[in-house]
Amino acid sequence: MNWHGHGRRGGSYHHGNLKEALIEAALDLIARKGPAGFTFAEAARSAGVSPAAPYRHFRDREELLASIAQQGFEQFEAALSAAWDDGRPDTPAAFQRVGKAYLAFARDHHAYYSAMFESGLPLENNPSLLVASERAFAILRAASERLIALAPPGVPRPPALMMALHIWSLSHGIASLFGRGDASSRKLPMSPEELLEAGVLIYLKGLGFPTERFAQEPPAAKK
Amino acid sequence: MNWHGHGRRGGSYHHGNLKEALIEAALDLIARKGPAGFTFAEAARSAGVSPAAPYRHFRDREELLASIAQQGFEQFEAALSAAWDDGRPDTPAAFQRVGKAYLAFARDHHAYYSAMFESGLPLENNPSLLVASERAFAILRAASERLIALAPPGVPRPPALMMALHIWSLSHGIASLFGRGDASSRKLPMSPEELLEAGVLIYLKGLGFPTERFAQEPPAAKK
DNA sequence: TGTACATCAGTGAACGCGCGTTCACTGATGTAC
DNA sequence: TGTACATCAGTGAACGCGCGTTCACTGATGTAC
Repeated sequence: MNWHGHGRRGGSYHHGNLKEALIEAALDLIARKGPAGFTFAEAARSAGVSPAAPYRHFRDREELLASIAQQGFEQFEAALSAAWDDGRPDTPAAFQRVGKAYLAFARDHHAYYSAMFESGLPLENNPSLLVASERAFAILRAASERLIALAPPGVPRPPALMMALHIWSLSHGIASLFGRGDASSRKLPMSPEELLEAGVLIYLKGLGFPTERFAQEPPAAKK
Repeated sequence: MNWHGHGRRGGSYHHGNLKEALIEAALDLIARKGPAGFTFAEAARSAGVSPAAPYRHFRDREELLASIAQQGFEQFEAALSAAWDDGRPDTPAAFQRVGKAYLAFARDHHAYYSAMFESGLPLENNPSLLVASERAFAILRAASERLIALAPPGVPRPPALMMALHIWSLSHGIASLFGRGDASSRKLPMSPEELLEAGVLIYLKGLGFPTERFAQEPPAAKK
């Protein structure tokens, strides 16, 4: 494996790492102007390269956008997976951590997030994108399954898929409406994390889970 | 009040109803290409008018977009309000109807919906847009308040604002992820309406509401 | 180790295009008298 | 009812711009012998 250059131009004719540099430049543009506001030409410019150069690495603008979304889903999966940590130290705590990780990703990597969810890329034409997206969702689903397995006996168990879809929708809704850094975000009388956590607790209670086990703090006094 | 023309060109020099015609043309473009994909020039063209004409009615492209979002919020409020129908025939039924109306609006008027929520218009610079948006949200909030008033005694009552935010987020999340007609929408093993209704039922149960009162059908046999 | 050559990732100039916006203008409409 | 005039909503030509994309090219790198 040969990286040619070293990530910097250094005056050489070959960039060496242009593909990654273009992705980073595009992410920066998306963060500032949204997925529709980034241009191939400007990405090339800020990577310090001629406008024709990107075509060595991406068929066209849309392919670059799809690459970013794909990479985003992979990192998203990794982030959720790390937060889930296979249910350690206990399932409820890990579950709440996943919710927090969801919002954290949407906020801290919101260029990725909007390439993933707001770029209008047709999933039908991007099977590998769909797969990456489903892999990330699979974490939510696995976590839901483990949680459901804890359900007190006698309570009818909801389908894990449905539960995962509810959690996903609530998280995505909160992230979209309140969880961006930018000016189109709405004001809230609490943090998005608090809103999500409260919502999930109420939802879980509705499913018949005992409330106490799911609070963040150990048994502590309930207020 | 004088409408000059009659909504059609009819060979006359003055269009007569250009402002509305431009909004309709823009809605059509947004529906097909997203809020970032519509252009002032093309809207003018499809209204059958020269590219300079729109400037008689809108300062610039963004003002047209903001007008659409504003109109969208007003229609959204009207739709939610009609669905709510001041809680008739009973609060729980009306509440579920509001959820359905939310999804119906997002699907049937998704050009409006994306101008409202996905155009990236900064709410800070558009106070009247913010007001219109809050008016629509106020319906959700009023409905939540009425529902909470029904809470069985002894159960701690959640803040109506928080409840309304949860319902809004869940609805918006479902609408964004699964509720558009287009190709960027994800597949679901159930309808968005069913997903939302089930989620809301579980949530309400979590708040301590007795489940039966909230089913769509009258007392009927529970399956 | 040296040389010839193939491959590859860049250049830079050029293209046609559609955009947003401006300008002086003009035709149609409304109004004062 | 008629006429003069102000107002208004459109025209159409023009501008500068940045975009996506193409092309023949060239410099650097890797490799066969």
